[in-house]
Amino acid sequence: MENEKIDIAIVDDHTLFRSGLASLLSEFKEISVIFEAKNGVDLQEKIKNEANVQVILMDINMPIMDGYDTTKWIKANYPRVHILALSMFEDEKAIIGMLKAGAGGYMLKESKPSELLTAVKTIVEKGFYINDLVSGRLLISLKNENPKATFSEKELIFLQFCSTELTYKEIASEMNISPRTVDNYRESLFAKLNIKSRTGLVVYGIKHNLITI
Amino acid sequence: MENEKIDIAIVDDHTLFRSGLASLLSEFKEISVIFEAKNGVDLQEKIKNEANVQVILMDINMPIMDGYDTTKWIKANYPRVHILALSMFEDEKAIIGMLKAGAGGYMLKESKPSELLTAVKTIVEKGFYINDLVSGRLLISLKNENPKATFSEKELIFLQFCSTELTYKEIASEMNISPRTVDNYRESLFAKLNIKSRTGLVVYGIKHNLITI
DNA sequence: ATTTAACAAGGTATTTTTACGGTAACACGA
DNA sequence: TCGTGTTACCGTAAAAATACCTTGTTAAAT
Repeated sequence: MENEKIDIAIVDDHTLFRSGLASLLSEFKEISVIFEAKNGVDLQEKIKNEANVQVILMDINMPIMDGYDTTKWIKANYPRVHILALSMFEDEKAIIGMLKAGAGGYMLKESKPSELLTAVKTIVEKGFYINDLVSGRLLISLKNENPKATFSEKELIFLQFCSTELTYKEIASEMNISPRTVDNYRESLFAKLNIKSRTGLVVYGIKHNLITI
Repeated sequence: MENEKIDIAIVDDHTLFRSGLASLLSEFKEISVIFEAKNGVDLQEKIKNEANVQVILMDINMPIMDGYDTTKWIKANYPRVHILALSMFEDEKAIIGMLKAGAGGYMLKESKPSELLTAVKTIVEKGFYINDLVSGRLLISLKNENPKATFSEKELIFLQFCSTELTYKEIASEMNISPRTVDNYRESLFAKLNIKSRTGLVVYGIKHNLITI
């Protein structure tokens, strides 16, 4: 009954990786790579004609439309398509984020090809593929559930400004609010994160990908 | 005369990328992938038995031993082997760094397979492959050649402390010098980098890998 | 209907950071 | 020997950052 090949698609902005992976996977008799896309928007176009795709291997960091948004869109429009996230990093935020967005599994790009094959087959059979990476992080994330580390839109904008050389007064004028309000954002972040200086805020922001430098 | 295949090796820590690329390249009749390595140390081992390798496709960011050090080592021990850097990012520092280390070319992972083939063939023929990416950055780098951006040992240590929540007074006591001396380091860095705040210093340090967070 | 959270703002005081002035010892190469 | 760079230190004053107090509006949640 399991005679037919699994139809998969690859979404990744790096052509060499995408084509390489396609070439690699085509060596497995169980798998057929039916199309590739270089980002979410590209995928939205191509999936129209290939709606029978079963599994999409999805990169997370892509220009134009990233893995999170693309996964959400796929799950909203083609709910029966399985998504397997493929990432370079063992990043807790990324893992949780992709699973929340609707991915059925998360794998590192440093995995062995045979493990990828296993993952693809498992995700088709069961709808998900939970490896040690995912299960471990899920537990950690549940344990460390920190309700305090949630930031408002304004706080995140302010945090971004913190990494510049603007003084708080200048940030206030950039944000079109009073310096005192900026002070509130700062104090609120300090309290939430148990941080005591702008420097600490910046380092925290960079570490947790809240600030892009 | 050019009948023989070009023997190449791939060094990258991501197995899926490495194997995928090998699979892809093996489709080209002009190329033969003779071995793969997952980092510099791994390469040092494997090249012993494969000294006839002509081109090494080298990733930059790898654990254990990165692309820069590996390239330098190769050039010191196997000077006739050509190195083609393969990177995810169009990063000026990375481009210049790899070329300085001895690489003959620099390509993005989002390049097309055919361009990679051209690069490999060119690098074997001429010893280098200069695409728009590299040529443009080389000029920029020459223009921006900034002799002031050189730091003393103490300044670098101080810079590292800047990314903590310690005040300058506390940093001084950590470094066993007077607060006024710490002030000199700060002022000297500000002047050299045209920066006006501790925040700017920290962001600069992180951006240029002078600070590890 | 009341609480809660985000947003906005004012006042006051202290600490830290930053700017700018100067001096001196020491090593190193020209 | 002369300069140059590095390290090291002192003082003063202004600007910025931080701490702690307060009030109010709005919208969502309960």
